Amino acid sequence: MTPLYAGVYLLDAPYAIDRVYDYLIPRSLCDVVHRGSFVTVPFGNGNRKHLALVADIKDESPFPKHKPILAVSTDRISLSEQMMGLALFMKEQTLCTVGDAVRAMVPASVLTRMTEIYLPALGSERTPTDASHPEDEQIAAYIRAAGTVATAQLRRKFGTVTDEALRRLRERRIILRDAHYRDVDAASYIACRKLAISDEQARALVSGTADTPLRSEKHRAVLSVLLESDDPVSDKELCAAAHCTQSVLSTMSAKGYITEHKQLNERRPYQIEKLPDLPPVVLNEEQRGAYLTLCDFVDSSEAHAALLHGVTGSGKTSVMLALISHLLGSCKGAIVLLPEIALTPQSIAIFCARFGECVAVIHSGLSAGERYDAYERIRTGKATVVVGTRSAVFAPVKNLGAIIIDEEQEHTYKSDMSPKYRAHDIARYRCAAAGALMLLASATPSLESYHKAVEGKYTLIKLTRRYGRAVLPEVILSDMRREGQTGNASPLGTLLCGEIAKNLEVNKQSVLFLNRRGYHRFVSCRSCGQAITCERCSVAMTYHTRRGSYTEGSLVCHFCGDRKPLPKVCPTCHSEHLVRGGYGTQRVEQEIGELFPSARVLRMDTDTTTSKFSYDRMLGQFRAHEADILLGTQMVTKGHDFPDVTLVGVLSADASLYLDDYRASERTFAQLTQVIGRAGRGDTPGRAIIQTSNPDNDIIRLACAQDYESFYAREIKLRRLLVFPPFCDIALLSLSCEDEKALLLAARRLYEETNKLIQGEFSDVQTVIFGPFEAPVYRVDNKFRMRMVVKCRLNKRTRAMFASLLTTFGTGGNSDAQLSVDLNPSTL
DNA sequence: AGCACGCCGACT
DNA sequence: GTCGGCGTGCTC
Repeated sequence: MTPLYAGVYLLDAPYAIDRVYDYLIPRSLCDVVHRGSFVTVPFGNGNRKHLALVADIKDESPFPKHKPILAVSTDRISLSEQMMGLALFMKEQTLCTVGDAVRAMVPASVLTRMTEIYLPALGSERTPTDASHPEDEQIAAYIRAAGTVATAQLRRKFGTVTDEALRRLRERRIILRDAHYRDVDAASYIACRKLAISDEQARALVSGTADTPLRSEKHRAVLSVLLESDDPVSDKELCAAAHCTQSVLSTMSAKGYITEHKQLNERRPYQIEKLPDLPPVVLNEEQRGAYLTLCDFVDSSEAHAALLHGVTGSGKTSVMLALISHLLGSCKGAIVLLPEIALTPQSIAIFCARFGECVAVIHSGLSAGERYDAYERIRTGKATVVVGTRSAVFAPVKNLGAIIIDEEQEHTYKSDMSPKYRAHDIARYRCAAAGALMLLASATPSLESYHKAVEGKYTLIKLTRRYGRAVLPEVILSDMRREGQTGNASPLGTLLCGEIAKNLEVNKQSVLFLNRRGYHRFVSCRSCGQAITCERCSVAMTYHTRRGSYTEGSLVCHFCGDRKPLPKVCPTCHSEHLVRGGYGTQRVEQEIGELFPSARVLRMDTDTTTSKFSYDRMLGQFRAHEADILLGTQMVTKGHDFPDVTLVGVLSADASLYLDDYRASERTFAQLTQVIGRAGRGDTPGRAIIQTSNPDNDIIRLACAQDYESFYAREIKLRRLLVFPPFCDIALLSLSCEDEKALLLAARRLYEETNKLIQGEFSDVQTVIFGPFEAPVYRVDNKFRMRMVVKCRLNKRTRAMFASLLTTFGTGGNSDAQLSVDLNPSTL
């Protein structure tokens, strides 16, 4: 019998060596090793054990001397043919390693990393250790006593000298090195705290009336948070609410004020019972037309892609539910992707109520155990409807019929960690392989997707009517330039204040939206409302201060890196009224408190919703009308119907217009359209007040009119003119390094290397290169960062070019700067 | 990424 | 004379 060889990919290889290595398959393993198997192989000079994925089986290999495969992970899941293909597709598409791709596809508990261990060599007891290193004997004794010890534990015990000692002991064959599968901690406990003292005692301590007053303000804050809650509060939430760190909690535990409380994390936190005898989804004529078209696609069992474009409140979800019912009827499964912030108990309940046990929910908050449970339920066919965030696109649904991507323009569908994939591309691949339907849905599709629909690559299905009796809200533009002139510098304009007051009187709810997270320093003109943009990129420029001086700053384009001094007058209207900065949600919360002392306000932004629970809780509170005003960032624009909301206020429609991104208009349009759609979901018609210092702006006017087609026509023209996606692709090359000098050197080398490639081997590809320049946030996590932006058409050739750059920067470059390539990044 | 090989400076 | 610095190159 001819020997069999397996071509394998190492699962923990760096990009530079991520390719097929051939191994001999021992006769004993012939029957169990196949394409998609996970195996362990010896690799490199030290023959360290590595986990690897078998990519193909062959009866010959050009390589002269093969090492044998050590073992097959038979107890672990192997990759299906489709998933195997997907992993290789992802490597090519996103320039990740096969290992990165595989780890994105299967839960961590299925594929644990290997961990290094040491064990005593047989009969080594009498071998003398190196006398010049007395610690060696200690370490050897420790290992003998323990049997096997993880390297990490040895380092913890003996410190940094250990590595050297281990090397010497190994050379003398006193100890051996091996690798084991690390145990995955599938424990699903949440660390919580509760009061260790009585409520009365705690209250006394908080108010300062206790005999021994509590000096620390943070301690008092922690106590008052715990007093407000009947249940134990998770450490994470507690820290966020009391603005303290974990160490404060430890101190308080030690002092006996609070105690730890391990709370079992529910295995299926979103399990909701199926409602019996739920009537079938009722569709109006328009929805029914969409539904029938989609059913035809699904029944054909050929790959299709469609874009469901429906105005806000047109009932896209009903169409999806009907489609999934239809799929289940023909024994097919479906995946529904939702943006993270739309994945709430309410939205999950919609699916569970109808499909009950068939539903599996996947999101980033699952523990390792929960994730594994969900994966197994899907893999074995118990769950056929998967609802989840981005990573759910990999769910191993049996007999896949459709992948639905709701709110498809959301940038959370693009991963910003390796593998830097976009859910759409994965969905497209899987649907093509499975003969399934990819359905994108949105009221405000991304330009790229709508362009594909216009080109005929996707079937465009439109829903133009609001469902039921709901009508689009009345939209009123409030010109904020006047407010500024009359000396009213409040973020809440007169018009909006009046409406809020009216709404409070009749006991209706209001939603206020202000998209100000992080720092957004822009420069705009008070007179004409224009923000200063880069001449080459039509991207709003960002104001950067120099050496701590607020006035001595300059303007920087985050796309091309261009820099110019802050002009004295507005380049458009020559007014001298140039203003910087803005205000955030906190300031507005305070303002509302002063203006409407009796109003109950919920502030919802990344600062107040650190845990999934607090976010869900706030939404629940607002729905139950426990608050009058919901104030927040884009979280408030997503997903849920609040029937009692009759007023929507957008505090500054301009803020996102000034984002330093070429997609600023697209985002502004989408956000405004969505938030306006929040009003008047019930029977009472709604009103939306849009505050802007830019009332003539096309984007804002089109969003108010909910006129997507006109917006698209206007924006696509601009994109074509300035050559931005979808008329080109963008590669963002980022270098990061702790040593600033080395980084600058590496940046120069990257530039030279890139130029060398496009003049030599890749002279056929067309590119435009910007940079290198400093990243918008130059220093993060103690590392300096530089970037280069390359405009090009992505294809095999250009990908090969970036792959070559990644490989040369992974090895050859002795500089310790790290290169990462993000193809079509979601943000710049 | 690791790890070994290999060729030049300051030490027992 | 040797220990050890990190430049260069390979890993089936």
